[in-house]
Amino acid sequence: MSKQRPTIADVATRAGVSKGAVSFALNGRPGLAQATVDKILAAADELGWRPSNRARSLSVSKAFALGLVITRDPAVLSSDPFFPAFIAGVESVLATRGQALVLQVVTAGEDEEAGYRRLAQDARVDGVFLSDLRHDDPRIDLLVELGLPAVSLNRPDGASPFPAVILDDRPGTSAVVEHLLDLGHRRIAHVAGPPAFVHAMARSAAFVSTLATAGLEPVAVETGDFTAAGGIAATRRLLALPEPPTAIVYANDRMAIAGLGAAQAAGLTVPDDLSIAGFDDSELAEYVHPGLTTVRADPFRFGEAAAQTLNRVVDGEADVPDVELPPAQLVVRNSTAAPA
Amino acid sequence: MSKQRPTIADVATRAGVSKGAVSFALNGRPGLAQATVDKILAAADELGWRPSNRARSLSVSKAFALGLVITRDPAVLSSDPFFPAFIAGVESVLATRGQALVLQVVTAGEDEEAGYRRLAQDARVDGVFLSDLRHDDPRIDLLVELGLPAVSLNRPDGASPFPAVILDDRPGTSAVVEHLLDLGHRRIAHVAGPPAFVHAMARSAAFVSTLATAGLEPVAVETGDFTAAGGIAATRRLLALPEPPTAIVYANDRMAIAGLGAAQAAGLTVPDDLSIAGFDDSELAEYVHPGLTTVRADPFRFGEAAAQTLNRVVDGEADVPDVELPPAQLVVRNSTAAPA
DNA sequence: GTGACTGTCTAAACCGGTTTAAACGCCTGT
DNA sequence: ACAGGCGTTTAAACCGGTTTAGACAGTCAC
Repeated sequence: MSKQRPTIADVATRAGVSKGAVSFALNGRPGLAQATVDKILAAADELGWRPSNRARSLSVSKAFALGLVITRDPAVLSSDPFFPAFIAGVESVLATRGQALVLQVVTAGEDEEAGYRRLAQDARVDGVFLSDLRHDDPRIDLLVELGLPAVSLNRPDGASPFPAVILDDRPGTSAVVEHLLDLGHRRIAHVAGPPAFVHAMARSAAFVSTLATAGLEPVAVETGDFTAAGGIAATRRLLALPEPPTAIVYANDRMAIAGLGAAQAAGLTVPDDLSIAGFDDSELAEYVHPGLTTVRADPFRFGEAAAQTLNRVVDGEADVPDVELPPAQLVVRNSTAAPA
Repeated sequence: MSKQRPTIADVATRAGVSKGAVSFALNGRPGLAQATVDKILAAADELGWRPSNRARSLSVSKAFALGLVITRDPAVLSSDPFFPAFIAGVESVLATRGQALVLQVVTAGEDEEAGYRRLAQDARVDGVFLSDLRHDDPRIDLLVELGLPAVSLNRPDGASPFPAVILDDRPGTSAVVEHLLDLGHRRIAHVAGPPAFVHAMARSAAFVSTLATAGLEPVAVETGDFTAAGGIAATRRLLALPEPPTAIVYANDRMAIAGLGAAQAAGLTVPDDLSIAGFDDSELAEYVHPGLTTVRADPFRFGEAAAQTLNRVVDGEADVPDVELPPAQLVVRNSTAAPA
């Protein structure tokens, strides 16, 4: 059968040249007469030849793929609005370069190092995205040891040999707090993410400092875990305070929506009795009742920028600069109002 | 530097045998003396040798990877609880076999065929998961043409050369309807997913037939698109009916939660004025107020089963049988109650 | 006419495995 | 002594590209 896909040798014989010439022509390397190049490209076209990724991988020692290791509990990951859009952004870049995205989901609690080690040892990818950055993140040293190029999503707090793509959460968080202050709130609490995460800390630090600028202190800063269950628990603790807050700022929408449910279950009316704000502008934020005031980032562009930056590193470019994206922005809906 | 990873030749010289012998030993092929095998394995161990995926890929013409093409709008994908857990299940199988998962997100509206074509032409994967099956799904013929093995998630309605992994949605849907009937509802409506999808049709067919068994007809069957926005719109249409339903069954949680918001925004109390039920048991279902009555499937196990089944096909096994998973189950919470 | 140079192209090695055909050593039977 | 057969091992081809060293022809200067 003629079902076999053509190889470079087929193209070479058809064009009446050597394998090497075909390779040169296809990679646009100098040293071939223009007429020869045309002849080769025509032959390749007629045969419908596409170079084999596998053979290329072997000879040039590249995988033509990038890797994303997601270290989360599947249940938590389930409703995280960030990754799907981020991945879509990444793919929009990879598609143009014929690269693939290799996903590795490591269940939280398992050995996350193993995820990166596998990717590196199996030489599956040319570089990885470093997401959910933590303080003194051990993965940075690990990647250096493994010799795996990377790009970090947001800036690590320690030294890092990798460029960072930065989407500053702080202006958005500050805007939420200022919005609440403008409405007249003075008793404002925060439900933060796990402090081990750089972005969780950035958000809660921005929360505290914005309040401080107004001469206020938080009623309380509860630590959540970014899950709905954690959001509920933190909310209940806040509502049980002797002097409960009149507004709660959550570090993500999931906790905020769960908190909204908890407040309503406790008999409160939002926003009359309690104002609530989230972070992410997930799809449901707009459609729950009342609509959730939140902060919108652009994970798709984040993914695009991260992929572009990682590719520059993978391509061997030295000193790839950090990329700063437009900061997240406040979206006001009906879950916030003046306190009673 | 000794940083270079060892090759099969290094192992061979160290063990004092030929490359071929090492290959035989590692793949457990007969024809080698046990003593030699031990010697080779010891040498490989000392050198920390792991065979190169790339070289293996080239010589055996396999990718050692499976592919998942997701054809959705990123915004929609964002809050879909199915895929993350499904993927985690898939990975739990792949990890044990040293396989990788290649993800391809095709933005809805783009050419989804191209996604599969790329995966096949680049020979990135040995097989793919066929998700979000549609009626007379054109991808089945496409995959046959591309010669790409596959496993279908749920059973296609036409003929298919691929095994299917089946998680029957119908018992869960029927259970929801029966639950509402037991509560005394007689005016029940449905917000379905796009009828082009096999699973959307299965759910709405189960809805209608369960009602019919009780001698009832649906108040209305509105078509949503599985998004929150679609859920809102469909809900508003239902509530605007001259005789609105006392209960609404949604084809997924996202639409249900949005519908809950719409009902509340319209001044209704759930479940007193209107009962609402979803499908998926997404994380938030438990934590919105009131907690959402819904149907729980197990996407993680779905992923496991799909990966195992696909691997049997990829391994060349003939007539791989379909796998039937335990059906989805009703989860009763507070969004359903007897009608006023 | 010779040597140097330039532009074009090819042969062959190489990436790191797998696989096939053949060779080797050894025992057995006659 | 020799053929046959078996168990074990190896050399070499192969997968399909890339890359390097060198061959070859043509031009130019001297």
